[in-house]
Amino acid sequence: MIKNKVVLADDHQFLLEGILTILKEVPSLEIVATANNGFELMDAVAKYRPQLVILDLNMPGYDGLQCLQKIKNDFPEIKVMILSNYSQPELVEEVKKMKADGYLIKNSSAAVLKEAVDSILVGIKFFPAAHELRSVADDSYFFDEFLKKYQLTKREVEIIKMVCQELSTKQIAAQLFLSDLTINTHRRNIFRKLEVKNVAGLMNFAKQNQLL
Amino acid sequence: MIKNKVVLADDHQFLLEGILTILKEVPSLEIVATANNGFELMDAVAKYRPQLVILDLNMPGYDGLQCLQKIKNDFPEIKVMILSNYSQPELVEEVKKMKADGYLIKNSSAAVLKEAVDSILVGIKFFPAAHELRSVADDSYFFDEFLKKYQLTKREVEIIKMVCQELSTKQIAAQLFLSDLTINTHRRNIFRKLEVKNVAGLMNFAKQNQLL
DNA sequence: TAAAGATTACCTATTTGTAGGTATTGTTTA
DNA sequence: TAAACAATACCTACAAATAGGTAATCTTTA
Repeated sequence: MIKNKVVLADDHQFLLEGILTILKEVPSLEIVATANNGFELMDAVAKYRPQLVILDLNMPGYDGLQCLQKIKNDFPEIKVMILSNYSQPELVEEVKKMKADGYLIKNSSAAVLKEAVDSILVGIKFFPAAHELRSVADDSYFFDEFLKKYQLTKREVEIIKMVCQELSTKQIAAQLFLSDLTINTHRRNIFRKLEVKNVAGLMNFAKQNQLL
Repeated sequence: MIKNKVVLADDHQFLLEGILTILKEVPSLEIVATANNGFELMDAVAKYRPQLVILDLNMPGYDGLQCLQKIKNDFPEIKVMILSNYSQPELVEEVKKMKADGYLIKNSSAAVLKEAVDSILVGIKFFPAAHELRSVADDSYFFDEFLKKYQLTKREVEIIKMVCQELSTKQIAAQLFLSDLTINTHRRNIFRKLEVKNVAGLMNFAKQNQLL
């Protein structure tokens, strides 16, 4: 039986171990190398010419997106599955455009990982369905707890997200068909409730609470 | 031989698997439960009364810091080791204040994880030394690549970090003993080089490049 | 239905950020 | 030692964010 060669890249050792453990259970796979950064990865890819690369999107320095681009450019036959902490639809769209063969959120189950790998290796792309792409804020249970904790409203959370997506007050107003003044009010209320003084503070809050 | 009971909490399944794999190799440990969020964790803690809890700082909803506080309040004899993606000195100080017994960055090696667990279980706290607390930006190799890529200067990176830490232009100026006008110039140059329009854009850049 | 809260909207005012320009000094490097 | 770049500082101007107030609608819930 000819095994499919896999190269795994992630800068987190624990995660690497975890995926390794899961994939070792799949007899048709052989993990030929692991990499902790983009440079190591590219070396491994050139050396082993694997069938599949499993690639963390957030690596220091030479990051996942850059690796994806380079791999697909230099070795278009190699399949690439992207791993990410985030379930942002925009991000999924971006890697799709860059010819990735799959996208998996890091807190998926072992079964889903195996399914994704199998699927990609037989040539079927593996991307989460639109309804699976949701942030913590969409989880009703945690979301309610979260709203109560900070006394935030849904509208306010919506606007927090948009601010974090680099939209200005006017842009948010236009997108929601509301007056700038309304958005302004929401912003003030958000800042007061979260006790932050600027956008940086707001974004740190959003990051800590996984709103992005 | 009486094994030390361990409860492991992380919302990322892969990471959970990875740590599990590593800790299974330690004969003196028995992982009695894993949890994907704060609520599950608190249930498991109450049920098993473990010797050690390994706790992800960033979980949705009821997060790591809250769990830490509650565990140390309800069961002060239980040791808690914090896992985090970030190597921010401030964060380490905060969990120290909250009586955590250790702090481990997620991209540590298996050996360090074992060392940390051993150390904590015999009552020796495990915290990274100050010099280990550094961001990607301190890594000279990646840092140079990074600077070159975006044509940024060291001073500019310094100011990016400060902006991301919620400091205003005036505060940055005061802290660096410089004029506001100077910081203003740096800010403008940064925005121009990175092609971002606001602080939110800057922070997204910083996040993507692990400058924080 | 009455009360409470969410969402919307406006007014005013101050502060901060964004953006263009220039220029001096110091440091690095070819 | 030039040349190039980094870091500093200033001027001007406009845009946007921050911050206080009030209040009318709409929705949810007691």
